[in-house]
This record gives sequence, C-alpha cells and structure tokens, in this order.
Amino acid sequence: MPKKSNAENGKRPTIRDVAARAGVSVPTVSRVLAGNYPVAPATRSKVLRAMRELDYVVNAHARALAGATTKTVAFVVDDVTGPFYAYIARGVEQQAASEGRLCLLCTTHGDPERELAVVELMREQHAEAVIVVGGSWDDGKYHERMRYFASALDRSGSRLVLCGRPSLGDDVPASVVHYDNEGGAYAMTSHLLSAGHRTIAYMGVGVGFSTTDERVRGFRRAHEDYGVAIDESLFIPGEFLKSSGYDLTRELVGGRDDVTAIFAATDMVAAGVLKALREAGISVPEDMSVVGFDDIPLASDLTPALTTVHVPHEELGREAVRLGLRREAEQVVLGTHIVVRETVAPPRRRA
Amino acid sequence: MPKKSNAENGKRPTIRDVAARAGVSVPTVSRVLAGNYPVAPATRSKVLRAMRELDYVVNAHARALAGATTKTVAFVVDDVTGPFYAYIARGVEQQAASEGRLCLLCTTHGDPERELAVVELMREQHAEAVIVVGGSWDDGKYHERMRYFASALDRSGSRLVLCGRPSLGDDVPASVVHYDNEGGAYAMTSHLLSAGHRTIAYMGVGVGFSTTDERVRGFRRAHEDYGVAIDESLFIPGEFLKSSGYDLTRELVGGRDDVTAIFAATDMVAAGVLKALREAGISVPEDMSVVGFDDIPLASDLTPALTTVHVPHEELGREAVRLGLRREAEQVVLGTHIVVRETVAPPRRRA
DNA sequence: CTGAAAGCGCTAACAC
DNA sequence: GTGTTAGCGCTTTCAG
Repeated sequence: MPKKSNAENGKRPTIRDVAARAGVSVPTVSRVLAGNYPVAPATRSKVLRAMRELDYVVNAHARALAGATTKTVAFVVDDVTGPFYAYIARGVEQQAASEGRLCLLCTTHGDPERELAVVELMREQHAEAVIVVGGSWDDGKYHERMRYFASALDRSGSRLVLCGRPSLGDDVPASVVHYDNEGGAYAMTSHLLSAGHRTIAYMGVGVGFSTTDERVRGFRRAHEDYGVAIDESLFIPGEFLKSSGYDLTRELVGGRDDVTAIFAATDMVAAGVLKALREAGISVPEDMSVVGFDDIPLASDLTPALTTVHVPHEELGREAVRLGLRREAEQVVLGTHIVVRETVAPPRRRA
Repeated sequence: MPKKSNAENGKRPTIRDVAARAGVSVPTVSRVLAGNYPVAPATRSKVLRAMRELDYVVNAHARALAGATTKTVAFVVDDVTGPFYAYIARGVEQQAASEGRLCLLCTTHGDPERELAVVELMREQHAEAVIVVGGSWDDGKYHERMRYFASALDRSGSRLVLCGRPSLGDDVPASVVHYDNEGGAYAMTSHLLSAGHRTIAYMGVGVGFSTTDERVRGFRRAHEDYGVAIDESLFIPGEFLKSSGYDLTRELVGGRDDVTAIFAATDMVAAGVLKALREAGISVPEDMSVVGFDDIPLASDLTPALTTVHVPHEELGREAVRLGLRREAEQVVLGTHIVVRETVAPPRRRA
C-alpha cells in the first residue's frame, strides 16, 4: 500500500500533501514556509496555492522537534486575578506576541509542589523563557529550589526570568527584572514625614518576604534621614489583603491614638484600611493620612483617591520577555515614583 | 560513528539515554513513562532511577508528534486586565491544571486580524480546546468568521468553546458556555421598579453587542411586566468603560432631572457614574439609585458599595474547559443573581 | 513482559 | 533553485 495521503484520508493535511499537490518536493514546501531560503517565484506561488486549497497549517510540534525553536514563553504567577499580576501579564503577553511568541500561563497559588510541577512542565515544553512573577521568601529552602529551577531550565535550554524579586546571585543562570521598592518607599515615607507626620504605622509586614524587606528598608531610611526614631511597635505584621488592612486598622484605632498616618504595604491593604477608617468615623486625610503601594487601578477609584507608589507593571512584563528571549544574565531595575492623590494631609494638631 | 548520546553530549538527555543507562529498550522506557502498560517492577525501578540520575524530562513536542495528545487548552481574550476576564481566566487555568492541561493565553484587543492569527496559531499548536471569551458583535462578517474558526479548528482536531456569548447555531462545531444576562437584567430592573423608580436610564448601550442586547432585553421585559413605558431616550449609548460612565453621567445630570435611577451596563461604567455623581453633589442612593452588572471585586469597594448582578466568572471558565475537553456540542447557561448592597433606595419625592 | 521496526511531520545538511 | 537523504524524540504495532 502506497503512503496514504492525509488530505484524502480526512485527517489534517501535512507538508507532504502540499508538496504532492504542488508537484514539488517536501523540502521546497518547507522553504517557502520558512521563507529564509531562495525559491523560484513560480514554484513559490504554486506551493502557496496548494496550501490554501488544502487549508494547510504547519504542525508546531513537528517543527519544534525538527529543530526550529518553540516560540513560546511561559508566565508563572501565584494568581491571575490580582490587578498587580494582571497588568504584568498584559505586558508579558504583549511583548511575547510582538516578538511572535505564544504565551503559556501557569498559576501556583503559592504552592511549592505545584511550582515544581510547573517548572517540570515548562522543561517538557521547551519554553524559551520562563517568567516567574512576584516577591520571594527569604528562606534557605526557597532559594535552593529556585536555584535548582534556574539550572534545570538552563540545562533544558530555557531561560528563567525573575520578575519583581531580587536576584539569586551572579552564579545562577537567570535574568532578573526588578523595580525599586526601596526607593518608592523612601519617597513616600519622605512625603509623609515632610507633611509633618512623626508616628507612621507600616501596615502589612510580611516576614521574610522580599517585597516587605525592600519597602521597609526605604521606610526606615527615610526616617533616619529625617532624624525621626521609629517605635518598633509601628511595624504591624499582616498579609497583603484587603481584609488584613481592614482588621488591623480596627485593632489599631481601637488600641492607640498616637498614629497620624498609615503606610499600607500594598494598595489592597490600603483599601481595607480606608474602609475600616470610614466605619470608625475617622476621616481621611483630616484625621488620618493613608498611603499605599503599587498603584493598581483600584487606587484611583477609592474614596478618597489613594496616594500611592506607582509600579510600572506592564513595562515589567515587557522587559521580562525581552530579557528572557535575549538570554542574557542582565539585571534591570525599573524606577518607581509616588502619585499624589487625596489621602495625605498634615497631621491634625493634638489638643 | 555510533549514535551519539545526548547525555554525554551535554545536550538534554533523551529517552534513548535513559534506556541505555537502565539497560532496557526505548519502548520499555516509554511504557513506564506512560504507565498504561504492564512493566516488571524491577525493570520499572531501574528505569525510574536512570531517569532521575539523568534528570530526564520528556519532550512534549516529540510526544505530541508521535500521537499522544497535546494536553493544552487555549484561552483567547480581548484583554487580561479586566477583572471580568481575569476571573474567568482563573477558572480556566484552574480547571485546565486539574485536568492535567497547560493553558495558552492569547489576547486580541478586539482586533479581527489578530483574532484570525491567534486561531491559526492554535491550529498549529493542536490545542485540544480553544476558549474564546467575551460578548460578540452582531454583524454578519463576525458570525461568518467565527463559523470559519469553528470548522477550521474542528478540522484540526481542536474544539472551539464560546464563553459568555451566544451560540452560532446548531450546525457549527462549537460548544458554548453562557450566563443569563437577560435574567439578571430582568431581576435587577424589577428591583429598581419595585423600589418605585419609573424613569431609569440604561447607561452604556453597545450597539449590536450581544451582551448589551441580552441585558437590554431583560430591562425591557421587566418594564413591560410592571406596565411601565420606557422613553427611548433613556437608552444611552456608550462603551463599557469607567470614563464612559463618568462622561455620560455628567451630561445626563446636566441635561435632565427626571431620572431617578441609573442602570449601568457594567460595574466599570457604574464606577464612573458614582464618581460623576459624587462630584456633582448628588448623593447615592438618596438622590439617585445606581446599579451595575458583573459583580467584579471593585463593586464592593466602591462608596457606597454597589448593588449589582453577580456573574459566576470562575465557574464560567471551569465549565468552558470541561466542555471543550469533552468535545460535546453541549450548550450550558449559568445563572446570575442580584447582590443587594448600598446604592438603591426609593426615589426621593419630587417637590 | 520486552524488543525490533516503523513512522508522526518537519527541517537541515548535502548534492545536483 | 530544487531534490535526496537523514534524522529530531517519542509512541506504537507486531513479534517473541
């Protein structure tokens, strides 16, 4: 039995069917497909026509297997629904698309098991770059795991890109795209300090979390530069959630009255803070100033509109793809800046 | 020269390397990999060990080429950053992951060109299911295009799933997961009507857009059932954007004062409405009632908290994956319901 | 239970 | 310019 043609077979047509129909050899078809090789115009159009007539589409897997690159980048996040991540995702997707790449989306929900599984999947897929987004934990096991991921991916020909988290060290085969947490926190704290605030609560300390560490560092440095001592009880531990901001604020205003400003770890936390304050009849910014961090769209929808630190989310995503595709060990840090809206005022004079 | 081993070669190890190291044949390794075939326990563990020692990972492309399925579903949206889409995306990703599938993410930004390109890409990738999310336009060209996509994907062995938009007809090889726009709008309009409102503006009519058509249908039907005639000038055209709600509301309150309630086409529009009203010194709900549609997280963060229609976003995403993978021509419609918060009150008695 | 043989659809040297 | 010849890494008959 002669080699059966898929086209007649009812299955999807292959390059062989196209070649047959155009009366040329298979490699010729491959050449017009790739377009990076001289082909006679006449042949070319015959092939093109055959492809159209058969409604032919290349098989990406066969192509990947035969050597041509995969054309995919992977995007790994905790959760797509956070506005923070969503905007980075948009940047990643846009840049990927503009560089002719497809984008694989994976979520881990902070589960190390799942994270590992995801990296294995990416190795199977030969993704050109694997972009991991979000802050990182400062424990040894975590670092070890990421270093393993970096080299495992490297061995499989993929590049790991850390986005929004600090580098793992120069010897680790990974690129990093970070943003200036410390600088943003410094600027914002200075803004509060220069308005006259002297007792600022930092709400939402995530212990051992890189994002917190960096932001707190800026917060402390600003205080130092203004010669203001910080009562350590002003660092209030908590998660980066609205509910967390809400609960902690209720506790805070119930317990002490010396705080004149709240630096929320993130805009989501700030949303909770604002809600609790409103319920407690404490007006913002007259009785209490509040600031956030991230500048997610919600920030400008809050009442009053939130003064916060802008993070260039989309650009972060774009840059991550660029770096990952160039496979350079570069490390870029994007700037942040404060956005003044309506939640900061000088502290009210105490009676 | 004998067949060179990749393992020694510095390249990623292949199944052949594993076979050699375990002292078995290649098919045997394949069998323990697939796990769907009897293999002697001893052999099995030898193979497993070899895989571990070599840090072996299967090549998804080779596997896909050799016949095994692709294990990927594609997710096509206008834009990932909308909370509406983000939550559907989460549902899709979760369900895909739980069914052992990878998720490809593509955005089209409403560009038909790009949409076509995306579908071609999906055909190349042999995605098992291609999930297209969001409302659709009611023009002939659009329909024709989607029908083409459906059959093109079908021919390539993929299943098209329409999520959040109406069916294309029973003869089109596609599944659809929709939600009850008309019912939700009907319930919400009734809520307003029963509170005593008689002049309700529907803000954000997207002409020829399926979502609008369905919601407006419910809006009209409720009026009919209450025996209330609708002044057609109450249908205000506009996009589903915050800025649109803002601008239109300014115009509205500047132009007429008979309207006592605003039915915003979406929560985003409602956010703009609320902002404009606040600026105009019109208090909600005392002077004006406002309702939205979608129940995105923002709705409960607004001040006052928005009364709106809940759409089961995540479940929509999950169901889409389920249907796509089962490849049945099913059509499911998920229910919606109103969520009463703080933006509706009886109309103020006119002087 | 395991191995040998034959492709999956495509690209990549080489010749002509 | 175009065809020939080899695989890419894996799964599948089909023998044994």
